[in-house]
Amino acid sequence: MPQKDTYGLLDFLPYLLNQAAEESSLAFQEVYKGRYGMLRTEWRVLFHLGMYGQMTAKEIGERSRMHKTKISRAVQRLSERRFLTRTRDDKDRRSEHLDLTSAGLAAYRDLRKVAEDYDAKLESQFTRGEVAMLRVMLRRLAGMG
Amino acid sequence: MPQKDTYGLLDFLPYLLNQAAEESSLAFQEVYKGRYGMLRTEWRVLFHLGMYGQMTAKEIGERSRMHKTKISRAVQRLSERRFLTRTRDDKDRRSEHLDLTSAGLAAYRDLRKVAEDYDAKLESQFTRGEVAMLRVMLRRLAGMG
DNA sequence: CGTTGTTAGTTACAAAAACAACTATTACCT
DNA sequence: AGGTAATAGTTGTTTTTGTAACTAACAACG
Repeated sequence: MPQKDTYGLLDFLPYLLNQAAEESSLAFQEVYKGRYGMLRTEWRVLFHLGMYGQMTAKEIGERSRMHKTKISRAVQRLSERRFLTRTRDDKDRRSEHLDLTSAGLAAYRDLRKVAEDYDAKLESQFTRGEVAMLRVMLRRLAGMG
Repeated sequence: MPQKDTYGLLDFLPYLLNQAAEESSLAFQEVYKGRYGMLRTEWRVLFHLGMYGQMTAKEIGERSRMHKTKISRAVQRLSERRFLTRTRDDKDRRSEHLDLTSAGLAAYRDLRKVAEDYDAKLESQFTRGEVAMLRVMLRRLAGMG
């Protein structure tokens, strides 16, 4: 007969992290999905290109820790929808350079603005110091410390 | 030409939360997957039953915020593998009561132990106070505040 | 009763993710 | 050079998830 124990799922950090991640991703997901029909992988690729400028799929993979097949398919869809262009590297013809089109850049700017506002809203529940500490802890947990 | 901006994905809380959640879930996932061939949904159902004793699928759904189809399938698989038994409620024959078998209970105890140790390891990177604050913040962000 | 609305749980189908195998190109090594 | 290994990216196949529609049982109201 299992007895009601004190240590619950609700104390388990991976669980808490997942719940918080899911909940906080939801509202924003509506935006990039609703406005641009994007998936999360696509939004991430877009963001990386908007942030860092021209990149290859490999570089995106290194920074984002997304699997290369995910990236490949995201790039495909973004390119079909004219959010980015792909140009082969002449020195190494295996890889290609990805650049946002003006439509891609516009989408990036729009979504980024929404992201910043959304983040501000999340942060508003806490003090500046708490948020700073949260970020540090999350980075550490994510292995990006 | 997109310029390198200061506010990056790495500051975006939903992103950070996702990364931290993914990273921190990974090692533990190996365990329930490797030892018992379970999926995360199955592990969660198992945990709920281990924690609270007999429950219906609906009750699990209320506590876990998992969609009922996920629970339905998790219950099916756990039952096939003899980790739990299902018995119809005689007063309301739509619902059924789920109970861990001894194998289920053993798996729960084993995994729970691993979970606690794992959690302790994660926590060891921080001070007690930091961890306490992290939990509070995550609960709030998860809407479980 | 009996018709209409709810609820617990399942099933079927579509979307997305995971994993493995593949192509094309470049690097290395003798 | 010539063969083997490594790398960038793609494609195919299988799992898992999400969504919607479904069945069976109950509730409530006339």
